[in-house]
Amino acid sequence: MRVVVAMSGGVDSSVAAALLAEQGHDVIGLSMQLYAQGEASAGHFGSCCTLDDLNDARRVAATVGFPHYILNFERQFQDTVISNFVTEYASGRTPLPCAHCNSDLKFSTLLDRAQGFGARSVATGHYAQVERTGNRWLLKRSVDRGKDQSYFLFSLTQHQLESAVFPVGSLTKAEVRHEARRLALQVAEKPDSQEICFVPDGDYASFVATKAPRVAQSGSIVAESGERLGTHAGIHRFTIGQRKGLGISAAAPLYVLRIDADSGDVTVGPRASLERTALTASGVNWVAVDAPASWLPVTAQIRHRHEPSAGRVRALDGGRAELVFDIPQPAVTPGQAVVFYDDDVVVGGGWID
RNA sequence: UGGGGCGUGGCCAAGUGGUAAGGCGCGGGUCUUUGGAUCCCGUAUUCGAAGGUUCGAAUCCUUCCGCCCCAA
Repeated sequence: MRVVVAMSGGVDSSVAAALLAEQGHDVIGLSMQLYAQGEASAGHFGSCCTLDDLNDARRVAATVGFPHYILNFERQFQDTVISNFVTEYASGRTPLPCAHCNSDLKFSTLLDRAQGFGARSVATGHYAQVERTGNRWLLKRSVDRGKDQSYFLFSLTQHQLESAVFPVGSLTKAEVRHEARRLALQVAEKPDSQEICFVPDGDYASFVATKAPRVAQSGSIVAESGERLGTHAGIHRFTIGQRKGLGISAAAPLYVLRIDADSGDVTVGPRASLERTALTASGVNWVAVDAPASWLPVTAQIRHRHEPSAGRVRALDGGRAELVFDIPQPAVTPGQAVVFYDDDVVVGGGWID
């Protein structure tokens, strides 16, 4: 089988590619160049897809012995991921770029390109598993629970799941490192990536301010009572549940409860005020089931690394869904994904309103 | 220029003779393929200023500076 492997230059996708090649597949490594690689800025970008990363991917391909190509995806990345990232912050919401990148680039645009290479599948280094059951493709958590990335893949369609291959999903991170050493990959000891790949220095606030100067307007920090407590330098600097960076000293720590893009007000209050029992989501993708008209018991995860909590969900009109938790959860954040699980299986998910 | 109260790190605030609690904020780290959260560490040689008493003072005395309240 000819398969395209999306290579970031990290250990996971490198091992994914190498394992597939070792299994006898006709591997083609593809790396997406996502933004201009200026000489001066190269070293300042995050740990994904920098010039060094592209070179790492190329070296791995050379070592294992399969072709590797770099595709220029600047335009698509700008139009989908970055555009959404900026728009969300400008709206007082908190974007989840990795999820958009998966559905809007890796398993859509990249999949289309893959077909041009004669491949019907796209493999990545994601920690997740795809399984065929009956007439459905299921998305499941990875064997290594601590590294699981199914949360970021909830929006993959049946067609995309059919084409997706996750070679490291059945391995633990330790095993992946081990495989990397066994296969003598240059990236075996490369640190795990983290933070937003396209934001220099992790300073996403400056990034947003540059792309959308309007959001960088100052506004008020107010208490639940309406009392004005201070000033902030732009709503894009905040997310629900945020504690640091408020610059306000009070008897007890304060957390961001609400962000109003129209007034520019950021409402803060005690931790207890962060709890919510219900939420609605839009752009819902049902993976393991048809849209449930009546309440379906699930566990729901409202952010990466959030311990899924029990509740029930039902579909609403217009691709929306309503979820009710058994126990109130802190910091339900618009713009983040809510993913419904049945044990290890992704039932579906959507974008929190 | 009569009476009363108060001045401790960016904010709040313990401590009234024995050698500066704590909270918030802030900084750093941990965790993490988003943003957050959590957790850990750090953050006043000094208590409005200057003298004095004492073995020893933020704590007692004196003077000065500043702020608040009531009288007006």
